[in-house]
Amino acid sequence: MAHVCIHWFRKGLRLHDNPALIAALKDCKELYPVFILEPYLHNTQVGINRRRFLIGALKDLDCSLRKLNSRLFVLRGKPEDVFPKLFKEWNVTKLTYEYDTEPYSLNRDEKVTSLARKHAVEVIYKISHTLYNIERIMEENGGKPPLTYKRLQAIVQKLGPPKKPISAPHLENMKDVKTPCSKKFEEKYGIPTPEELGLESTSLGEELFPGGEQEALRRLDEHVKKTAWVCCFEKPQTSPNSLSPSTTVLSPYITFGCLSARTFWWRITEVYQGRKHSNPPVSLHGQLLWREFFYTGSVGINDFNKMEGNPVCIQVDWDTNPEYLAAWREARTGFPFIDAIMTQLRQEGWIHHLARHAVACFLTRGDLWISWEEGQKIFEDLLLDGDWALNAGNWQWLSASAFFHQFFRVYSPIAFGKKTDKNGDYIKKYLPVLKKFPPKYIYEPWKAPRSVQHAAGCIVGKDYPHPIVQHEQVSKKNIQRMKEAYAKRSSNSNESPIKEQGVKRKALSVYEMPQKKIRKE
DNA sequence: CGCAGAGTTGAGTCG
DNA sequence: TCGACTCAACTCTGC
Repeated sequence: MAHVCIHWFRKGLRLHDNPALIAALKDCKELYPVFILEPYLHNTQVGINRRRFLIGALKDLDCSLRKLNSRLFVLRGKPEDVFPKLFKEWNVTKLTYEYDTEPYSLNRDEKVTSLARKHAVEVIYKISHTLYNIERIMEENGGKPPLTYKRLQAIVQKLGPPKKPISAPHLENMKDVKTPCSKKFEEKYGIPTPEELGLESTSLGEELFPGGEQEALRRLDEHVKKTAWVCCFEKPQTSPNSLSPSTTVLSPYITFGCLSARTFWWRITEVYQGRKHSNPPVSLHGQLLWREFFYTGSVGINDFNKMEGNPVCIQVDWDTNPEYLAAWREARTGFPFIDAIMTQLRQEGWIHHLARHAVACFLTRGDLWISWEEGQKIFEDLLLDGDWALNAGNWQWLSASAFFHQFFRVYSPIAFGKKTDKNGDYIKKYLPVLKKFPPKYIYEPWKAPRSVQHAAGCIVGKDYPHPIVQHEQVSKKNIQRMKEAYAKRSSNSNESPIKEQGVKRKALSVYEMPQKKIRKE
């Protein structure tokens, strides 16, 4: 029996390594490639750079589908409202999509699946967003997510390398498949315009990282060609403040699924073949395993994007301080390194991983003592590669709330950037108001004598803000506050309900708490 | 159970 | 310029 099939693109905006799309083409007479602009995911709350990236990715996808005599149908609305109409109108018999582990997506997909069942539509989903089936990683670890990278490494060692990516469909795959569409469809299901996504009136910077699978594969090729660079890659050795990115900037493409993580993995493997190379956690493979690490945490740990209710997260008495938060968000903390990073983030939608460390530490445990959840929201808005699991996981890491516990290691908003950019060229690029400051004062302009400030044409307190905190003092105080938060956790876990239930354990270790949650479900 | 060692990416000082 | 050491001190793992 030939099917009428919808392949639903959500993430996974690509044709290569798309097993759900291939499944759609099996015994298929009519294929409808669909993307739904969801009010929750694609409204104006999401940053302008992300929306522009999405348009690029959809255009590219449509273009590739047209080469296969198909096209992309973009619909508007809630999936649970949209699908029943489509099922009826198109006489759909099969729905395929890529599995997505985010709580919002799981909930949505469950609703859509039950609607499909009511319409006698067969549903097929495939895992291709992550290297592995995340559930398998947890199974291999006794049903709980690994809390250390080492453990994850041991697990994936047992699982073997990730699956090899599969090819994009060719014209031969499409020879019995039609995508019915009339002129009317063109108007109804077109790619969103910048105006539709509210970008027309906004001042957008240069598009440094255009969305789309073709651009992703081009970018991948470009980096994979540099054999020595790939083999020597060590993340901590790359610079957070180089004038052009010191890493691949493939992350936005992986987030949107323009690039398959498994394709990236195996292309790196090809380069490594027979050569000496770096290893996880610092290598390029290692970076993809970090992604897997946080994905596993996000699946196995309840309330992963929150402090309260999150069993692995240290409970901290963060301050509510809208002024500080706004200063951080709007790049006016008075610390040029921090403000330059936040400017790059807002303008370009991407900052280096270590730059994220610097600003995240500054917002939370280092200086401003503001909850990592606030930072998480702002990153989600501004980062092209804002990924639910990675954003939550990394914010917990940086704020020493989970996974990382050496809270006494604090980044200096002055010293850290100097290591890789003594002259402050990065600061000058993103904060032109400071461009005439001599290197001696570029990281701490408030220390420059009045004459130097005059010569630079920038008076601190007038043209550029005074630092909002005194880092030396406030960071010391904050280390003590972290110490108290950690001490409180140890005593709290001694009072855990497990003990009351008569289990002979003095404490429920953090490691065991997620397991308990999972079993309850 | 207790303890040693490790932990992608700290800063500052000294030689 | 770079490595070793100190600062003060966390959790998780593995033995």
